[in-house]
Amino acid sequence: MIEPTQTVSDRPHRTQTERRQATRQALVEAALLRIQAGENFDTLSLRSLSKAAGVVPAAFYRHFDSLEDLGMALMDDSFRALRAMLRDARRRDPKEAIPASISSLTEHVQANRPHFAFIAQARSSGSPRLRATYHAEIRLIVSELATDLARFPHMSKWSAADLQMVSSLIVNSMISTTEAILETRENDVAGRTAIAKTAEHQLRLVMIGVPQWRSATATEDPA
Amino acid sequence: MIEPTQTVSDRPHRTQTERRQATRQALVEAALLRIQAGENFDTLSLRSLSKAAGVVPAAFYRHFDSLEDLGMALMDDSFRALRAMLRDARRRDPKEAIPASISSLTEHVQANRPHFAFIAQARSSGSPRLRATYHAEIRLIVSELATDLARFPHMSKWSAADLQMVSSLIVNSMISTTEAILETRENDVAGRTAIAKTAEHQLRLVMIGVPQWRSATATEDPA
DNA sequence: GAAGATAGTGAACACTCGTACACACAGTGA
DNA sequence: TCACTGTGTGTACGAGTGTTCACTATCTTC
Repeated sequence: MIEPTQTVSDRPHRTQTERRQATRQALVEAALLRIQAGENFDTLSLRSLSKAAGVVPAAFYRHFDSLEDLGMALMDDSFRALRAMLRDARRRDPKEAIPASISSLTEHVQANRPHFAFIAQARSSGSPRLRATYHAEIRLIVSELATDLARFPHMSKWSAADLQMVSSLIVNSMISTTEAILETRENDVAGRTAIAKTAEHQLRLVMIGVPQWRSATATEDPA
Repeated sequence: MIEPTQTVSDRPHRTQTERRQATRQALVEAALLRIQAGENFDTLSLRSLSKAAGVVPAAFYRHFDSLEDLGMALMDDSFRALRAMLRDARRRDPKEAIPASISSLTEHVQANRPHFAFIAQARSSGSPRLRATYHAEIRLIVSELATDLARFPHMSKWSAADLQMVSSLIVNSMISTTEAILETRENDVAGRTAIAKTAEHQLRLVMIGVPQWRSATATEDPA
């Protein structure tokens, strides 16, 4: 069932640009709402989104060339939210980097469920463009984390490849944690704290191995 | 464009059950082909699959109640392939468990690309039934790995929660590795060996931390 | 206040979609 | 051989799809 969202056009805005931004936002939010409800972005239709936004199908083209174009706009918004989370995580106490990062993650995911759900879907979207953007962004995040890690005492001398290796392990773990959080029901706080606890332990376990990494495997690559 | 696959009905089979199985298989394989080509299962249509299988749309219902029903059948096939991989990995030399598991993974994924791609899609499918099945199967695999790990010397005394924690970390890493392999082009052997190498290092790193796990964190939980 | 730009309208187009039903026709078992 | 069963056919229906185009109404600029 499509909920009869209140229209945008019937409450007139003063300026034209305000009006424009309002319907554009209504289209974007209609998409996010459906995604949060469990629908896949690939199955959304231009018509149904327009109807939910209180606008006629043809009006869609005043704002986006196609559904994929709207998807790209959604990607921008969603990765902006993700980057805000990363900035927040970095700002916190580096002595408690692990629990700080985890709680930053859970808070931001919880506060931006539909955006993170959209990102999760983009990973294996039917649109090559969305998929490519997703992977490019993730790769960037992995690299940024790698340079962060290089500042840690035990890893300052690590090779770029090893840094990337640890970094991607951590990012993958965080992505899985994110998806686990998204699967919890809105009111299941206990479930989310359990997930956070597990994620914290996983990060700890990984970091325990770090100090002995190359010494333990030095035999394999004499370079 | 939909490729004009050769029909099934025009080359008559002797027995009726043979004929039945042939078209059923043609429907399933049409779906796998589209998935391998990068399409999302959620966007497949009953009509296009029927056409690709060389059969009229109504005939679809002789084999499946709905597209979701076909999806469930695909899940069976795909997780059968996944379990075969796990059995294969377990059969190999436990002294070299890590490289053995990784090469088993890469081989099986490469040999069953569409099935693994379908599983990857199921993770955030629009169909709640497919999603639920996916997560149930993965949870099962995590638990099985946990009991396997309990047989390792350092982990025999571990709590169930800790075993699950390590196990899910490993499984998540393997899932990410799988998806990375699926993104490589068919002829990019070098790319896949690089991915395998990284995955191997990640598993090693995790296992390095294992012997010191609880001793390193014993302060937090005095139970 | 007139002239111009533009967000949103409404109708029409040429599809594709899932589903239904009577029907044909080939293997099956007596 | 004959009636039975069941796979696949052909056609039709209603609904939903993306896209187009001339239009209206409103805000903007002079």
